[in-house]
Amino acid sequence: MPDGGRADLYEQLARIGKVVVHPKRIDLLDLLCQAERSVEALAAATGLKFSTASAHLQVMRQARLVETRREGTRVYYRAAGEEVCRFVTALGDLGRARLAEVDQILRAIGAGSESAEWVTRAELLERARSGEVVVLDVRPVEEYAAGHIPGALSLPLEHLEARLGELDPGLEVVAYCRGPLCLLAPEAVATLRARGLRARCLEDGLPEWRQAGLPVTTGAERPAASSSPPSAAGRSGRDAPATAPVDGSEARLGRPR
Amino acid sequence: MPDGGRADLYEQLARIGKVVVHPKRIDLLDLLCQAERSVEALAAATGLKFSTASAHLQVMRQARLVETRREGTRVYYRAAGEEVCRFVTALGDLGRARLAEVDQILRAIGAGSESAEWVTRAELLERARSGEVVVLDVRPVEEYAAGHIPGALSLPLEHLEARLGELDPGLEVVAYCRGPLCLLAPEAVATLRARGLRARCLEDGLPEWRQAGLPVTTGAERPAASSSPPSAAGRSGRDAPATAPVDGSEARLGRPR
DNA sequence: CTTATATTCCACAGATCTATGACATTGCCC
DNA sequence: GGGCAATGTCATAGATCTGTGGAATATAAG
Repeated sequence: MPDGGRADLYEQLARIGKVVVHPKRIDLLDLLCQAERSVEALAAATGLKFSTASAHLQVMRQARLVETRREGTRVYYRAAGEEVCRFVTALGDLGRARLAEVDQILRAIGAGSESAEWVTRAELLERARSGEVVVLDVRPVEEYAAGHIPGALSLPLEHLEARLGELDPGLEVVAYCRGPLCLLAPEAVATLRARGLRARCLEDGLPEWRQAGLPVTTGAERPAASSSPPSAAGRSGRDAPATAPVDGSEARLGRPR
Repeated sequence: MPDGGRADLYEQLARIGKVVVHPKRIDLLDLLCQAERSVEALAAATGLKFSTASAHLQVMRQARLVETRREGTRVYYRAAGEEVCRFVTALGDLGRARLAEVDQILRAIGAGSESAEWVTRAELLERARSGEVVVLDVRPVEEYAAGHIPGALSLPLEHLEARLGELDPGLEVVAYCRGPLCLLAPEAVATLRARGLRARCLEDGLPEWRQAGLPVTTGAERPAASSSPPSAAGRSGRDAPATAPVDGSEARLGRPR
């Protein structure tokens, strides 16, 4: 029963805190910042049982951090707005900045804050404009479909080895994934390098790209082509703030971060 | 025992989540984003008993969100870095965006997202440059001392009525406080208006100002003068990122938000 | 060394949160 | 309407968190 005092304000905010006090809920939220998913898919992705996953999702729904959409017998959950993703990003940033353990874990898998492996967004835009690089989205196809960097090729990590031949060995690859805590892109880069290709990771992932105000394309996957920079063919989706799809050559910095 | 897997990452982040699951801890963190304080002061400000406050602070310390400094027999807590404040800001933003209750509470006290009462940072810089406005910091003096907008006058809300005479009735007042969830500035504006003065609130508070990359002055309070825009006299403090103190006329937008 | 002050540590009872399997719902299909 | 499949709800046992008063520490001043 809020009476309008300051204490009630913090009590409300604690509803949000309740969501991120449980590791699996952070995991779920992180996934939902990439793309909407059914309960089934979420349970599978996080290794939870159905009823447990559902319970967690209820907690998240009560905090209004997620919303649902029903399709037949299936319920799709999604992040309830850009602020949610921003919050998750802030949580991750804080973790990397303050918790040495986080950096350790990342470093242990080769995703640490090493060296010149990282490409900034500005640099990517620069080099994509001149067609020097191939941008590779190594996330699962659903996430690519829900939103990707204009002109990026979808090549999920799990298929990377099998489809290596589709890449032009002459071009440098810039891979990206879910964000700084995601291991997909670093792994992809390691794989590519082991094959003698030039490859680097994009700093951050798609959520940060979107949060920086840069254009995002939604729509179906197109198979990776071998050489010429593909022309973007997606449609602007619900989340994309009225930006026409542009490929690397047209991309521009929106509000710089 | 982290083994380096993805689950461990989220487990680490949940340490941070643990901090913001309790309303009082959010309250404490919010206070610490304004200025460092002793346990005693924090307990008093939040209405907690000593041992309880201390316990909460330990939780926050274990999550590395706060750090301490000892001075004699007293221990001062402070936010462990700018990322912490950014996270708290993100939490507040998320609350306002997603939880209708938060907006309701704010509105109930007149701090709602009403109308033209709000001045943007850009507008303030504009108008301060031409000397049209007085910038008023209505937070407690310790918080002013820990960091304030260059050229701002310190006039804590509790003393506002008593010191009304110190304000030049000819100038518009722009009051600011801790942030969007803080009620000090709106109350101050209400009081000033009731006295026939022109007054508005600055959007957001000092943490957001700092996060926007704008200059912050630290140092002792100088009493509110009556007319002429005072020349800033503070020292850049630990938190101020190497910005020379500037008053309104020199202030510039750093990185726009 | 003794006293006083500000914190931290500890143990415990009461409250809250979690995971899970059984059971109830909801919408689709025949 | 009956049968399925995907979710949501519930009750429960076990684990974790909270508030608190009192003991234990640490620092400063006598």
